[in-house]
Amino acid sequence: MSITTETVGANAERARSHNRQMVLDRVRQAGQIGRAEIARGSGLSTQAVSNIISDLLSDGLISEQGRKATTRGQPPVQYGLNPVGGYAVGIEIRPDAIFATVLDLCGKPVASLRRTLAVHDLNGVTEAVVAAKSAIIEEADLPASKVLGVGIVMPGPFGRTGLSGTGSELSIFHEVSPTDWFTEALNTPVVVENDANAAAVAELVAGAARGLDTFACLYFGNGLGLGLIQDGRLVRGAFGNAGEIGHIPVTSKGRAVPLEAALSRLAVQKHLANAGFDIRSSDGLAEAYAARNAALMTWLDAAAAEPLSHAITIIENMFDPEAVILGGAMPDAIFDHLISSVTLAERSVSNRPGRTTDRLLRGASGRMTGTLGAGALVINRAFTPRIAAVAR
Amino acid sequence: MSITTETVGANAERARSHNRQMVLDRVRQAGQIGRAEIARGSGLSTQAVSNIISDLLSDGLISEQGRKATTRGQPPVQYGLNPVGGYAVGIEIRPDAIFATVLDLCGKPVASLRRTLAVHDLNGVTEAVVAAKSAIIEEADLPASKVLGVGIVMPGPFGRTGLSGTGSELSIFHEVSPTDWFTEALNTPVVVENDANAAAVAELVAGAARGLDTFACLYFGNGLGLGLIQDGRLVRGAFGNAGEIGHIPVTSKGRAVPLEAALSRLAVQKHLANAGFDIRSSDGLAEAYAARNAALMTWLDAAAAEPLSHAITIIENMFDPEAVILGGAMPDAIFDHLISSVTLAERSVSNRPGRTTDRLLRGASGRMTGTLGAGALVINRAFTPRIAAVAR
DNA sequence: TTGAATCATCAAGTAAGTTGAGTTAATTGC
DNA sequence: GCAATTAACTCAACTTACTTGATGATTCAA
Repeated sequence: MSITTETVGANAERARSHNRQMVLDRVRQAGQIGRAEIARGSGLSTQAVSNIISDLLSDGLISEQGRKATTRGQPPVQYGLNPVGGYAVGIEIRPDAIFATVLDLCGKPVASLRRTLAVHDLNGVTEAVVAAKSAIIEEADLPASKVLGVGIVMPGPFGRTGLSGTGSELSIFHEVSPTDWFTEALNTPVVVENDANAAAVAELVAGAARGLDTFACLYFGNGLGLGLIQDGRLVRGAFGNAGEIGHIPVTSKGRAVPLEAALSRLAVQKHLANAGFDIRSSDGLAEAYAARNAALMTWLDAAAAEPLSHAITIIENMFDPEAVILGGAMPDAIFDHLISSVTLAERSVSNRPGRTTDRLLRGASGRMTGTLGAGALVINRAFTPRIAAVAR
Repeated sequence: MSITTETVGANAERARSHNRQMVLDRVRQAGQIGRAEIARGSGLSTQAVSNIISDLLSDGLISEQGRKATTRGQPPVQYGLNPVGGYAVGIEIRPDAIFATVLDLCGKPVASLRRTLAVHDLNGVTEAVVAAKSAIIEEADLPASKVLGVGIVMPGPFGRTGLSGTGSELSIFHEVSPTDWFTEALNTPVVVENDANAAAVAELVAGAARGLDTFACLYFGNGLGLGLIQDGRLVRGAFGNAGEIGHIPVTSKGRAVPLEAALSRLAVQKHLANAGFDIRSSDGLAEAYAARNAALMTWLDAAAAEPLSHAITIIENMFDPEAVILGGAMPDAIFDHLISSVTLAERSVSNRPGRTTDRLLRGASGRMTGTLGAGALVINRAFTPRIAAVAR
């Protein structure tokens, strides 16, 4: 059961839907933009753009935002996203709990909740997700018409793989497609991804990757994941499991271990535990870092820096991204420390003279990163043309 | 100068062009197919498909191929590609020579030539390419109207990178976009890629990857490259340099070296030279293998197997492909030996129970692989809808 | 103040897909 | 063997959504 996307024919209806999303995406990317500029960029006539803009206006997805001063000619009316025009529900399924959030059209969270997850079979999880969706929609007081869809984040990899059993993936979905299952159960458009992919999309929608369109997001969950975005779209692989970088073997202290055994939240916890510190929360790590906890500093500089450098070299040479973003369950200060201390390989396609952006960036961090990413998946889909043009 | 593809608006004309290429692609993938079936698969009406098929027929790109026996109802007229309906020119630029080939619509070579390359500046290379194009078109006796375009393969990486100077990339194109440059010079649609990407596309068009749509092609050129295809499209990265796997450091005999220092055509040549054998051609390697040359066998089993296994683990976990294909400048027998002797990692997302295809396949090999790939780029483009739908 | 430049709208025109009725050609069942 | 059934195919009218060209609006520059 590969997840291949199939090319579909274009007709008037689909063309309109495509154009609508393309226009919306250009509005988002530009912040503010006028109709003529969209027309020039998209190859549509100004008339066509005008019609679409008027549609989007009456749907409340964009708003008029004054006129732009130009050198000459009539100043163009500017349009921008209307954050309250639509909302996305994001739900993250973790072993112990369900987190839910609502994002507005600009990706800003407007509500969130947490529910412990007691029953772990298919029905139990499904009921918990359905309940979380209802609860968060009620809490945020959203009319059903403004809900764009539900994004769900769950641990990967999806399906039975050689990694099964090593992580915390939800084996209840080995036999059913989680997307189909939840689309049915929630009776709403649903997007399902693993945490790293969601985090990458979150960075794209409202994070460090705004303005980029090809980048990688190295995600610190329990293990280590990688979300890959090329031309604004997820590179998911044949079965949705691309980016399982944590399982690539690296040499650490002379022996080959999976990358995530050397570089991950669990790895640092284990290192700290060996030194007698029981630190499990992000806040705890932040405190330890602020106090320059010796064990933590050793881990950062002696244990983590080299595998991180190795990981980045792999990512850069395999993907040629505009940037690599670090995100997930680590405190900002630790990401910043890693970023400033890591040695980026000279021999890398990303080592371009005259770069204008850093090779390594810090993205969103904290325990809610995955949940926010779940919502971002929906937001992103609302801006992604179903019929996507390939230039040249 | 990133190579971002920009989403473009859909209008009637572009919709038609998209649908035409989609229909053509479905005909190619199916081998033989009827109109109703295309309509069902594409979401278009049978009438629309009928109109497009009649266009394609009158352009000579497809031909009627009888009717298919079915259970009931009128048996559908079957259509298949007409190999002589269009031709692609492929040109490979190497340090010492220019190779050119002509492929028919099915990807079968119908002509080829080799010219030594004496002058290596921008003008010299350009003139040689222009001359090679004219010569091969004349040799194959093609009417201009049947030439779909020119594919050009040249050593990567493109642009100035941290790998510059380490390989044989064409620094004359550091400042100009080779695609724009050759489009102008040849006055034809041009596609430019590195050898590994071209090889991957060649496998897709007429090789081991027919029927796959997400796979990786590990390419043995002088160094080691990787071509990545997701959903039938190249994953090129932000600057066209994705897949520079040869520069990823691996440990070989206890020290960290770039992967291609351990695993490549040059690596085996060097190993053989150290043992006193001066073998430089693919044929020479094939003979040495047939003779079970001890140095070669040692290289294969002691030196090459482990880095290859490592490379495949990286590829599988980073990309989650349907398969990894080995191709390029090695004899078939050596690829087969490597495939049968390499240990594929247990801990890999590609280690799926119930797989129906092998994880590792042999693709096209030999010295012309790159040149054929150049032509395949053009063929592939002729079948790739410019407006590509994303399912769901 | 006039002209150039640009944005914007209107109304007519057009390309291309859809729809629905009717035709053709095969198999199945009586 | 013949009618019923099924599916592919065609024709012509219809619909959608984009394009085109004329006209007007707004601003800056000479």
